[in-house]
Amino acid sequence: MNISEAAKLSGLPAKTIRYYESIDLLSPPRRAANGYRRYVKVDIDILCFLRQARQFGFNIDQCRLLLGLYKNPQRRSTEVHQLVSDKLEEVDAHIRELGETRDLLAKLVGACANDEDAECAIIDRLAGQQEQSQVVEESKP
Amino acid sequence: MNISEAAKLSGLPAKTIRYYESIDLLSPPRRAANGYRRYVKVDIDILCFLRQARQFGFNIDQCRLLLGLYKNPQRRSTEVHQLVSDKLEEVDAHIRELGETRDLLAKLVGACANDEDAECAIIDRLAGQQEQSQVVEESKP
DNA sequence: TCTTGACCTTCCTGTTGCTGTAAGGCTTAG
DNA sequence: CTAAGCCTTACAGCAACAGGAAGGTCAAGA
Repeated sequence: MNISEAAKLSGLPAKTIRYYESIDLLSPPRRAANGYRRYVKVDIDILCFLRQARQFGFNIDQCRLLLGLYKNPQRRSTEVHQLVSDKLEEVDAHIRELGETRDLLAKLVGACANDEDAECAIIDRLAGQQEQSQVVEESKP
Repeated sequence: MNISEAAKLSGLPAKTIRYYESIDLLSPPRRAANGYRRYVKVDIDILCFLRQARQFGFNIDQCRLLLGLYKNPQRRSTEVHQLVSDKLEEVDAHIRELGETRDLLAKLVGACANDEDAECAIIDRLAGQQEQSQVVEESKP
């Protein structure tokens, strides 16, 4: 099948498939006489695997590792487990961080009068808080 | 003061300050006779404002808007409120999405035997689930 | 047979928000 | 005089693609 069908079946855009090939995430497929890429079922499996891994938040290098394990019948499931639990922690950390940001934003929203007046607690809050302001005077050169 | 002091006081890297100037987020400061950028206290306030806004997750274009409001004494606090509550929703959506990903990852981690065996539920899960697999046979060209 | 439209190819650019590096000029202390 | 520590510009690169140009190919219909 041609790339557009591989794209349809895998759920990845054709552009992305070519991109993955260009960065050696995918091995180059055979080409038909006219130069078109030809994919077979096992290629589709790999493409699906990558789509899923990406959806789970793995970056390209992590996908490389996962794909290596996927293809390796000598793998140990503990290696896979390690990669995935690392990612889980990573995502958890990200969520906590975003949670803090959200709480701060909520405070800002709550503090703002939300009216026609120019006075605004949000602006004040963003404007304040210099790092450790010892104001430095400047002599003209 | 020179850029490195502005950087220290604002908490932004000098590189970033130059970058903000290059994309017209900051208006170009005066230059000393030797060509060096010279910053004064009001510039530092703006730099701090930007650092804070970025930390809150506003992107550059949103910072542009916020900075416009910051500088505009005719602003209405409701405009600021709108921007910030939009961002709050955005962050909330992002958190929800990550939460789903985390739950799925946790399921994977839980399902994996985590041992020396090659059999691995994670790999199986990532490999499965083709989009809507009607397997298409291919005739040789 | 010709043409039209849907494919396919490669190559280049742009995105976001910076960071790194190179090549060079200024300033100040020893 | 030199070495360091500033400063300047300009260009490259990161992630993970997406968009588009310019051109080749293929199948169907008039």
